[in-house]
Amino acid sequence: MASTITDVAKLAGVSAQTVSRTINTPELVSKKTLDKVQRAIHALDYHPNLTARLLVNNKVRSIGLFMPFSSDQVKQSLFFSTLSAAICQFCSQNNLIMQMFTSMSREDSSRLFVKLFKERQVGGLILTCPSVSNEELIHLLSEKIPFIIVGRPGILTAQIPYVDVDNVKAGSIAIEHLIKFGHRRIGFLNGPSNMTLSTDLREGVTAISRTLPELEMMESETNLTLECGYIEALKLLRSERRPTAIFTADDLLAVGVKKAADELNLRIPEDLSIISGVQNGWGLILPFKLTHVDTQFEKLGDIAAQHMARHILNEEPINLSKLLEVRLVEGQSCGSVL
Amino acid sequence: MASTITDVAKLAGVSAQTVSRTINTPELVSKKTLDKVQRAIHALDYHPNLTARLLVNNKVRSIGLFMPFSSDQVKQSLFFSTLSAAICQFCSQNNLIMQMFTSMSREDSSRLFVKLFKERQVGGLILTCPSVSNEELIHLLSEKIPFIIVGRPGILTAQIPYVDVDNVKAGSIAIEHLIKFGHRRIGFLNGPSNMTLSTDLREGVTAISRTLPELEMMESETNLTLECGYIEALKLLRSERRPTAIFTADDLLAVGVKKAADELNLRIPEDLSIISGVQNGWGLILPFKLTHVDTQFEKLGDIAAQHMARHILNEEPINLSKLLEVRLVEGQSCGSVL
DNA sequence: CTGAAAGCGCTTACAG
DNA sequence: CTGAAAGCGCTTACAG
Repeated sequence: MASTITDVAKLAGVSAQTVSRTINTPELVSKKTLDKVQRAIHALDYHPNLTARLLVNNKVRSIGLFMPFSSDQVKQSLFFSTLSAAICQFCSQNNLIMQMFTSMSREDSSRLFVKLFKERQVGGLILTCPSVSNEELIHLLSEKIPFIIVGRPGILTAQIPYVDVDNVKAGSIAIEHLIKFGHRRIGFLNGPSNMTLSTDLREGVTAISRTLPELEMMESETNLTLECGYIEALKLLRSERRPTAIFTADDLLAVGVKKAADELNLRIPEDLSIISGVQNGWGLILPFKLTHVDTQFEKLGDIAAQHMARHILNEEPINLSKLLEVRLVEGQSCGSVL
Repeated sequence: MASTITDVAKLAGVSAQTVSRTINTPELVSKKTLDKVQRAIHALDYHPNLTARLLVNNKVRSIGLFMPFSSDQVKQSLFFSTLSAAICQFCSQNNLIMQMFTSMSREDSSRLFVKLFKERQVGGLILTCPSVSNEELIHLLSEKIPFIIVGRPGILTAQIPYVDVDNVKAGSIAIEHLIKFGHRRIGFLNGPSNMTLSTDLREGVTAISRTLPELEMMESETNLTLECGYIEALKLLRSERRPTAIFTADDLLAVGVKKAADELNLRIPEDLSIISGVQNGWGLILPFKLTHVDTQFEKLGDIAAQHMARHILNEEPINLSKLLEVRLVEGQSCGSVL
């Protein structure tokens, strides 16, 4: 059996609360007693029971991260591992506990979240969009569960705490960049229609294309997998009105485009320019530097964790900047139209 | 304030332990009381405080996973995200809590592990090799901390619980496959020398090469990154005695080899055969199916989690099969020597 | 600076 | 089938 505070107290010849003070507020204990108690702690290899401390303090020190492992996209994406790594590092640095959850089925996971919070297993949750449905979000709001979403939710963006990359801006600057190179027929491999990522990118693209009537955008929906990017790119590149440039929602899709271009013997950037939205990590694999929008998405985890941490520790919340700035990073995958 | 068991008891007009029974052993409660209590639970939106339950039951339901996020290799590798996904899924399915940790500095993390266990924050730990040093392992053993390592540790393999892929076998069957195709000069991009992965692969390779004196193996050490694979492959392929095939420790290295081959205008498999050890996920990106050794490494997380779960739940441990079987998966990246 | 008392929210025997 | 009592390991006021 592990030794308890009482064991230490007996051995040191003091009361339990003196032992407690030695650990929590040593400045209130005399040097002599401190020494005695510490000796006893050492001798018994005493470690205070965290569960008991949490109970009496009525505190929770855990942040829950919900991961949608059921979808294939997650397995291929480095986005989620980057996110969890950032949250884990933040928690380890700030003496918080990071718990990871996933759902077995496609059922209502908001019930799980409510349970986790109300049973005091977690003090708050970090969720990802769009793995939580709008109904679930409303449920969480009505139950007053503390949470933050990584990725813009589909509804109530004013009332729901979230952080996201500025995808609208990302869409705009990507297309602007291509236009500058003279491209007027541009393919657009977007994400799935149920993601706000896709809506936002399209909004950014449209904002620019509206100003340039001769611009021809050819948008395809993908599920953000390599395979799908490859197939949709092939379709675009084989069409009669072959685009001279393709804008992809992320770099995994860009790799798919490259694969299709190779197959059709199209050189990059001479025959085809490629520009990517989020750089998730796969782009590194390409034999050229991929021109892309730096979204600093690796900061999302840190911001989300910090937000939840303030909540859990009862510190006053700081202004949550909902959108991260983006900027263009020029690589070698874009060129002028010949 | 959240309602407690006493609140429910009062409202239902019963004692607290009847409420407790309603939740934990409803078969011992009369239908009538059951109904009354459940109504009160519902009315008060009562959720039993997990911390209090754990304290009185003297139980821990958490498995800790230690991730070496400090190293670059982790960020590029899909191995760790696959591992954490598997463990997370197992825990969610078995009503266990998965906690993720990382270390800030390169200091002694075994102290952290001892603390986590003795303060009863976790019931056991899943570690990865080689992120835990031999000294730390010995420390953990001497402190009797329950743990399991994913990956073969460098020492005391008989006494330390671990699961790993059968890398010796993987090395052997990869080389055998190349020999069958007539290759006699083979490059070998191994992992870093401090990993048992590398030792094991080499052992498997050597076991075969010993039987065939004319075989010329050219081994290079890499840090398992794309960049390093590319550079080492370039060296090999530019050398006077250019190998006709390259065996890489994992598929990220294989992608590096492909990049180098492209640069030198070497066709695969006509001019160069490639075979990869572990298929981590990056291989998917190649324009051909990569011949590789299927190590089923995605099972490692599940096995490790199951092992720790049995320990935590005080079930008798089942025989831990330390090595997973491997088998060759033929792709399109290997061919006969011309 | 230190200790006796009370309590955090729950469950486990023990009676009845 | 149900309740009174005791206790899990700790900390927080309250005295002294």
